[in-house]
Amino acid sequence: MIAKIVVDAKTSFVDKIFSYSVPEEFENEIQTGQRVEVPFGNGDKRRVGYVAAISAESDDSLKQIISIIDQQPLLDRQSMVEAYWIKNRYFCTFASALKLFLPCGAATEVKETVVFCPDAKDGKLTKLQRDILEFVKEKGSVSYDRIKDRFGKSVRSEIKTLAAKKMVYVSYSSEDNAKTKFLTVLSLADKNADYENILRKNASSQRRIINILKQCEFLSIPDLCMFAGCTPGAIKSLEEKNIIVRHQTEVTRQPYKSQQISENDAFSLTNEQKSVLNVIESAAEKPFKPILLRGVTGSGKTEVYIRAIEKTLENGKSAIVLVPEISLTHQMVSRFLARFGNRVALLHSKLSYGERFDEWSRIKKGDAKVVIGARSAVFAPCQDLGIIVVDEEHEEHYKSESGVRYDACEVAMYRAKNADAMLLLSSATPSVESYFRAKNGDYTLCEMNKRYNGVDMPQTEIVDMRAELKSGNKSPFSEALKREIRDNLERGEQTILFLNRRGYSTFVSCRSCGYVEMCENCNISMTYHRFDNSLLCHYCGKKKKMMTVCPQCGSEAIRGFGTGTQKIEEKLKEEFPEAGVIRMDVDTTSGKNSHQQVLDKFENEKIDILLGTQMVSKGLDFKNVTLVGVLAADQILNMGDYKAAERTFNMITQVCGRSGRGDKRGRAVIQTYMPDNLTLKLSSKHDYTGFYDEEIKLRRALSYPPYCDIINVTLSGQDEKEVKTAALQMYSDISEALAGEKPLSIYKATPCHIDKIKNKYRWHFWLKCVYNKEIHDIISEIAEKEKNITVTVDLNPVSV
DNA sequence: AGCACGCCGACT
DNA sequence: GTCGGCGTGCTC
Repeated sequence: MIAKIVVDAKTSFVDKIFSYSVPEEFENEIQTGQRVEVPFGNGDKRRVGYVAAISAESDDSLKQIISIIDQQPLLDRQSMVEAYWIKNRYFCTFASALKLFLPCGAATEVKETVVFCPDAKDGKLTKLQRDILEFVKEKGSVSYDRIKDRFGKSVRSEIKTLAAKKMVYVSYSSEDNAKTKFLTVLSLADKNADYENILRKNASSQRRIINILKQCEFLSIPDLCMFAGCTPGAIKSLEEKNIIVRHQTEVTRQPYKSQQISENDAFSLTNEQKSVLNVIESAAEKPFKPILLRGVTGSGKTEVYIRAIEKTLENGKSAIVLVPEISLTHQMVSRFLARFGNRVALLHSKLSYGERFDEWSRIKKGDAKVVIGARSAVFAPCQDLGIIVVDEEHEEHYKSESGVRYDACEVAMYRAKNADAMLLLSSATPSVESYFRAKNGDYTLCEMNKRYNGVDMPQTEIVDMRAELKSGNKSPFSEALKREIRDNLERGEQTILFLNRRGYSTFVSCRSCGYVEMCENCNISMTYHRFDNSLLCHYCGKKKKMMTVCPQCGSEAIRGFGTGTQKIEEKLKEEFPEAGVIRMDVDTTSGKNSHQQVLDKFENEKIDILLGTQMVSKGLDFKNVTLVGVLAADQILNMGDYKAAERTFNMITQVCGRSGRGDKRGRAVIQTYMPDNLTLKLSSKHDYTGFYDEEIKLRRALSYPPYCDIINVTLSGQDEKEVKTAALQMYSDISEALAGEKPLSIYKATPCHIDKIKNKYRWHFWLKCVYNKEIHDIISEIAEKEKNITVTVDLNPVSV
């Protein structure tokens, strides 16, 4: 018996299917989709492989499978087919595509441990072998990787010799990650105690830790280090002083269980909702065709999903609901839980391995039939898939920007088609690509233009900040916005202010010579952190003290530039000392539920103003919010890639959609330095189709998606010259190989915008073409030739 | 990528 | 005569 095996080796050089002979004792057990242990390469290193096919022939010259890891296959036939499609679309290896379908924590490599044998006889050994033996003896047992690190090179043959002489033996394990049910978190021993006098004057890290814990209550060690900008050492010394204590919290399986809301089942549907549901129902009978639902914010899309899924469940099928980011979608998740209870499985990044594995098994077994999750939930092991819903379809979060660079919408499409399930793409502002396809008849288009409560979209005003500056208003708030905020304060209505940045200020520059402090490793501007007057690189974590004079010209006029939420919060308090302000950004919402806590506080305590970054723009539904302010619309507008206009339009629409969700009509104020910008004007009128018509013209004229695909090729490596040469070479090789393609534009290789990350130099080039398998093969073949250099290819990246 | 093999100079 | 440095080529 022969098994065809996909071997999990990290490189594309070995991304082939290999044949292994199946030992007799496994012949009854072996199935496709199982993980197995196989010897691979010259050194017979043990690796995890995936059984792709089995045949009856035999061939004694083949190596044999060592063991079978799973009794029950983790991968089914469909997943394997889908993984193969992913491999061919997103420039990754078959094994890494397969791994997307495995439960988190499933072992994908074989751990090798070298164990010392005490009663071995002496034998003739080289010096290196004696050193290794001594090292192993000292530890008792050591992992192979540890020995390799210690001796700095491959020691496989040495270990083999030692093993042959019975001085050590090697044990292998492919156990899955332990299902950790516990997470270590830290908290203050006494929240109200005054620590000022206990701590030394110079213990600034410790002070920061205490301040953060006073706000957040519980944090894990890595989180705490990140927020306090300190090392675990500072935490340890606080622990020794018994100021902070460790807890083992059991991580709950259903993180949102306690927050069920009562849901009235007899919700009456609007006519629009009914007609959309009719379309969905009739689509189930017809051949596969995705449905694009464009529904203005507040038109009741969630209810449509719920009804459609109820139908799906009635037919014995399962459903996947993709949301951009689960922590931002709490209100929707609650409604699903209220309606479907424990038939819901939630997959999100804050679950531990164990929890995620539990959820994965519930789905696989069919106990959970409704899966809600972010991007990676598209790989959920649903049996008998009936529908995939992609909420906020235009969201860039659906595109993975690391690892396998897949687009969850595209995967959802392929999966749904494969399973003959329905695909419902939904958004208030569909991506230009999707709307184009809907207009072309590739998708069925449904629209919901009325808000559920019958209240109009907010009245929107664009304010020219240049004029404000001219008339002497230097504050970040225009007179118009101040007036509206004041009105709201008087009426006891709430306000959301939106700012597209976080932190105190983004970068440090010299007002006199323009010098900007950059990270030496990563070549991006360093971020100023106020609490310890330091500079931090957000890419590599490098930290240094804030300087007092400009290193270039010696001027003292060097300081933080840009306006972050913290700074705005201060100004806001100056301007409206009587108003309650709550801030929500990455810095204040780290814990599992802290995000929700901020929002609960805002809602329940009727805090006057919520100030925040992107995360305030999505999914929030507060009846008492009647004013939304966009402080600086330009920041997104000026991002400088072909999606900037679309992004701006979406963002403004979304933020404005937070206003007036109760029975009162909302208002929105958009501040900008470019008041004549067409995108801003159209977004203030909530004119999606107007925007689409303009945008699609540009896309066509400039050959951008949906008319073309964009492929970005990035090369990185230690040696700057080598990377440069390789990039230019690859650029010309690919230009030559694709010369016949039409349409084709290819742009010469340049250093990346961030040209150095973690001391690796980066170059890139990109091309526009209509992507197909042939182009994939040409590019990956050329990319495979590179040595010493990492090549990543990204199809339709989020930012160019 | 890892690893082994093989060729060459250095050292006991 | 062996040890170990790095270039080359293969992985069922």
